[in-house]
Amino acid sequence: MEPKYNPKNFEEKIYQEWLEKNIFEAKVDKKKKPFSIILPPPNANADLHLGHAMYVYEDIMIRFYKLQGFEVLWLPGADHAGFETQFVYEKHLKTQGKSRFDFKREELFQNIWDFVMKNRSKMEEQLKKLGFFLDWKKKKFTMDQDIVKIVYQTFKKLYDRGLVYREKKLVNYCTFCGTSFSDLEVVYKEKNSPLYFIKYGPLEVATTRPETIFGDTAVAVNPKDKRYKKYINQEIEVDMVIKKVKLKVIADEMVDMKFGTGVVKITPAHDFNDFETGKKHKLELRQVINFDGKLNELAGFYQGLYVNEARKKLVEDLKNKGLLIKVKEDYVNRVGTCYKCGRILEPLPKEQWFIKISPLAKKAKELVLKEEIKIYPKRFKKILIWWLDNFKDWNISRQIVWGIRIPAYYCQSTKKWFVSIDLPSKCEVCGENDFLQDEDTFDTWFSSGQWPFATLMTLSEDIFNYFYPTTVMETGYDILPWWVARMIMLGYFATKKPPFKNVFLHGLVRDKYGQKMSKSKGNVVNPMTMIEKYGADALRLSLIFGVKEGGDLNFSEEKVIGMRNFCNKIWNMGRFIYINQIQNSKFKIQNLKSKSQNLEKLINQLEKELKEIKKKYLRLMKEYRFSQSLGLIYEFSWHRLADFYIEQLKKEIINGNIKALEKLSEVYFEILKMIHPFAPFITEAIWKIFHNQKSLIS
RNA sequence: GGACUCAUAGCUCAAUGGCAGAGCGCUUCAUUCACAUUGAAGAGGUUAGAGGUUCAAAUCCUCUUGAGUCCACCA
Repeated sequence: MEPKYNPKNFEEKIYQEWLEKNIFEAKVDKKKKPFSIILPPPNANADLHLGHAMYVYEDIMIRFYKLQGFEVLWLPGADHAGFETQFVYEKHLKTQGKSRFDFKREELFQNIWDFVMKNRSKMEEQLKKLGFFLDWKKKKFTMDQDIVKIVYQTFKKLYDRGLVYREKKLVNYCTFCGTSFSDLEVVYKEKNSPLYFIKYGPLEVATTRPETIFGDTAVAVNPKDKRYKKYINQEIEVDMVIKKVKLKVIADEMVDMKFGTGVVKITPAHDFNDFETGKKHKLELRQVINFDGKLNELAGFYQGLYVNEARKKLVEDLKNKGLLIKVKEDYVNRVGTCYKCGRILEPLPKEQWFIKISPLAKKAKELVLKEEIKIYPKRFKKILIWWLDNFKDWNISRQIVWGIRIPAYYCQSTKKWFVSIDLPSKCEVCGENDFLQDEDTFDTWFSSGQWPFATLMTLSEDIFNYFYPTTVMETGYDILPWWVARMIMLGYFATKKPPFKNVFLHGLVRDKYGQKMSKSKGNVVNPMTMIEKYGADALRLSLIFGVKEGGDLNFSEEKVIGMRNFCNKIWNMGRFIYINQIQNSKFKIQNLKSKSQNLEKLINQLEKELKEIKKKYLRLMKEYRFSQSLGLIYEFSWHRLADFYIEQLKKEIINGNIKALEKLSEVYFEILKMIHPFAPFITEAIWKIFHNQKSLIS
């Protein structure tokens, strides 16, 4: 044994051996209890970041339960990450002076497929570098044919049960990215939006979006507002610059008398509130902004202008015509923006597929309330329940190429939609076969929301029955509504069982000063660099040590160094034993009869302490308090075993006291087993040196 | 506007009602020693503030102050 532990001499070799010996492969073994985790599938479009390294919690659980004698399965996979990936790929295209419009659908899809396959294997290599106990033979991809088939089946089943509907509604649409989103994906930002007070026939309205005036189909006041009572149900004539238009004044409680002038122009096609009001009062939906972000023919000579240009020009024209009364320049409101490109989203009317959430959410809520799914740390339970109560119907249509194409077919003669797993042979109504498949693809979360059962179902019935519901779902708390909640809803719908029994949520990795890591700040730490410098074990330990479960963690290289030092301490305790074993056998000094009372006492004390530590360790591990558990072993192995006991026993051992050495080794090996889930490489490396190259974990 | 989290050593953070701790940094000493990626000793705290519950509070409750996160249709 060298004086210092050098991870580079061991890590890769050990992982290769684990692979060769097939220790990761999970089998159905009825004699054992199953313990299963499905790895949150990383996006197959980029390198791993420190957030992914947090899945070390899963490795800790898997290895711990493996050592406890469970049959463990940790199933790896990759997510095609529809819009995310297409966005990354388009950026890549841009560097080559190209865009998505330069390719046909099939061509673009194939190019992204190749791009993803390259990145996916890189990402998988990085998971291996972290030492993860993943059953690679079972790895899945969200676009594997068998997975897609299950996704289709779920969609069909939802449709057949009336939980999927197609409707023209307002959706949040990014005119730059060319797709709609679900409500969850909208990022609201405070923006300065000048509030324009405009002469509106005999009335006056206040609006931040004057350019939508061409889509106005009514004007609303509060029924209790005395100022405007006489106008209610009357028609007024409004000068819209391009022409004069007659509009009805409606009364609606939604109007806040105190805001602006107390008069609201109603644009059902371009505002979510107005859409609802329009539905209530049966108003016409008059779309004046197209999906390319430009105004259309209904805007007269403003046609062809982008929204911002049109607003500027219209305000100018209103001013010239004396229709602009005043402008509140410093007005601030919240505007929905695209979470990827940051541009302002347009609410636009579009026919899309929606999932009716409330029946699904109701069941999911029951499972959580009845603790059939337990949430750790428990404060997230409340948050999850809040979400389950507040979900809106889920728009799952995306106007992008990279994704699972929606299995819905449009009959050109009857103009009816059919949902079918395969291309229907003929239309049920007209008997013809003249179909067009929906161009849209599913929201990525629709497929990843089915991940726990879909992956296991494709393996075999035995495996599914044995490992499902999975034991734990471990992921970052930031995707609780996006992923965890939807997995519960879809998982229960499809299998009538919860997809997992426990949810364990970890926090976000920030930089040393608590700042969010981002490329623009230049504070991003690459986990692979840390592994290269200090070893995977040191990195893993630094993500767990001294961190509160579910709390955000400030990552610092200093901490990794501290953990590297801890690894070295473990190594050198082993080295001490190793050197003395050789010395003893060489000189055959067998001082078995040491009757030193002091020694007996010391050994008894050590045994007692170890027993207590083991008990605490087991309790903490089972309660998902991994950080506490690690802290316990750290404290014991360094400051008790190394600093105290080894120092006390040192003289005896060097003088050849076999009993003292044996006792020390015994305790040391127990410690190695306890640390193994946290630091698998070094513990395995040492174990093999002492146990004739046998593995600790297999 | 609603919800949640947080405030503890110089810095970053643990401590799940029972002697206030760790990592890094700082001071002094130690190197034929398993390890200087080390060891020993030490400095450093009114646990944000006020009140309450308790034999016992950093921890539970109430309020105040400050920081952060998520959510919400005010045109």
